[in-house]
Parts: sequence; C-alpha cells; structure tokens
Amino acid sequence: MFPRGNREGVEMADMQQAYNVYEDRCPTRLVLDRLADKWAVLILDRLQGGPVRFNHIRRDIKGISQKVLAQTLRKLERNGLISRTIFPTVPVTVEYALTPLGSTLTDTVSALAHWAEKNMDAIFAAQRAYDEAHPG
Amino acid sequence: MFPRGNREGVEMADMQQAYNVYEDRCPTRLVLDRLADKWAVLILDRLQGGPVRFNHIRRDIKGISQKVLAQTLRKLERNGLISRTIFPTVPVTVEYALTPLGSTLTDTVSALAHWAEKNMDAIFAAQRAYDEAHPG
DNA sequence: GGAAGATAGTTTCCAATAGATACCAAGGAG
DNA sequence: CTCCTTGGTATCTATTGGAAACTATCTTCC
Repeated sequence: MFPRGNREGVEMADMQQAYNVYEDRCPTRLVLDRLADKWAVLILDRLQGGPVRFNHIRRDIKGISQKVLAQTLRKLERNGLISRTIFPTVPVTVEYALTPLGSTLTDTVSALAHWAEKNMDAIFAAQRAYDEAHPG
Repeated sequence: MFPRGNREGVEMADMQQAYNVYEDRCPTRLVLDRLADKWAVLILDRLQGGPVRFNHIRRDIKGISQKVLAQTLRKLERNGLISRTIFPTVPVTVEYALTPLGSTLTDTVSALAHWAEKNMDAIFAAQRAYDEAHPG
C-alpha cells in the first residue's frame, strides 16, 4: 500500500510498528516534512479557538506573507488537518477550521509553541554563552 | 533586554506572559524557527537514548546530508539543547547528548514524531481524497 | 609501501524554497 | 471616481537545502 521496502518473510499483520521515522522513504517522514514547519505550527495553534478567515490569520500571525499563508493552508488542508469553507458573501468569505484529525494534533503543537515561550530566556542565555565561547 | 516593543506604562514584573508567538520580532519566534524543523525533530528524538556520535546519527537518520546534519547540530548546540563533547581518540570522537534543557523538550518533540506515525494512514487517505477532489 | 577505511566535518554547486511586492476580480462606502 | 474590503495568484530575488567531492589524521589490510 505504501512505498516501503518489503522485509522478506514478514507478514503484514506483524508489522504494526513497522514504520520508523528514521527510515528514509518511510511515509512518516513525508508527514513530518509538513508538520515540522514554523508557519504550520503557528496556524494550527491559531485555529484552536474556532474557525478563522484568511486575512484574519494573516493579520494575527505577524510577518507571514500572503503567498506562504496560502501555501501552508493548502498543505494543511490537503493533509486533512484543516477544512476550508467558502461563504458566497460579498466579498467572498473563506473560513478555515481544525478538522477532528487536526484537533488531535494541536495539543502537541501548542505544547511546542508554549515550550518555546517558557524556555526562551534559557535559550537566549545559551546563545550568548555559545557566541562568547565561539568568537569565530 | 530583548528587542521587543515597550508597552508604555507596563512594569517588567507584570509582563510574565507578555511574550506572544504570534507577534513578529518577538524572540519566541526566533526560537520556534529553530525548533520547528524536520531534522531538528529527528535528531532530538534520536538523542533520547543517550549520547550518540556524528556518523552514528548520520547513519541512523537516513537521508540527512553531512552538511545539514552539521548545521543542525550547531544550531541545537548554540541554543543549549544539546552538548558536544570531543574525545581525543584516533580518529577523533565527537559525542552529542541532550542537555537538561533539551530533555525538557524531547517529550513534546517525540510526541510530534509519534503523532505522525500513528496518524499517517489518515493523512494519506486525506491526501488521496484531496487530490481526487482537486484534479487541477 | 601503498590503498582503503574510519573519524568529523567543510566546500562547492545547483535546485528548491521563502519572502517581498505587485496585481487580479467583484463589489461597497464616501 | 477612488479607495477599501475579500482571498488569493504572479513575479522576482535572496536564502536555504541537498548531492557530491574534498580535507586531514591515523589504523588496518594486502
């Protein structure tokens, strides 16, 4: 079903834990490519409160360009993590929302964002120490 | 201390939750830039079992190039998440290990990697559905 | 004695991506 | 008529990512 190397003699029923993030060509890696991305993390975190419109996200997440926002939203939609709903208002309204699958991910993603907030001071201290020790 | 906009009249002691990932120029975002990265996630997850050497990581994480591995390790070291220890053996041995700070992160990071493994089938199903619905 | 292999990287080059900016259509407000 | 809104796409450039070759030192193989 998935493009993985067929271990000779191993039954499919026995391969429940056969996927391995460390393996190249393993489809898990294709998934990780799409999740481990700064903008995706921020967007998923932003959608936790309920559906949000395109330009609303754009204004909230400071510094994201329209192109990258559109690209990232397509990616997340294609992977079934968010839904895209068009309302035929004038001008047209497009709402993005977490799917049930996306909701199962946001806990982890938010934990990452919050870890960054909480440990930022330690990280900047480490950076200063590193830069002093490595002047080159 | 950090390059953030100074909210007028707000005391530093009251700014415990002043950092906000959605804000541009907020240093949290600089942190997230370095964490939300496919290779960093894989490396941190790989180091959970104890110290590992450069070429060992390289062999385990299939598909990573030497350049990107070296760059990512430097990045993680500079941010205080991993340590780098040189042993004057012949040939020289370099061991990378999680710091205490890095250890606080690996739970979150591993959760991300495991979410990817667990929900991969749902994601690939969503991709097929999307690609059928959007032939363009 | 010379070649190969291990260590941990750096260097070089090309393709892919990210970001900034401009532009599009359809209307509503002033 | 002009500017503003909606949600994007098109274009151009700067940065990054990946593949491959190269560095240097020492050990082992034949």
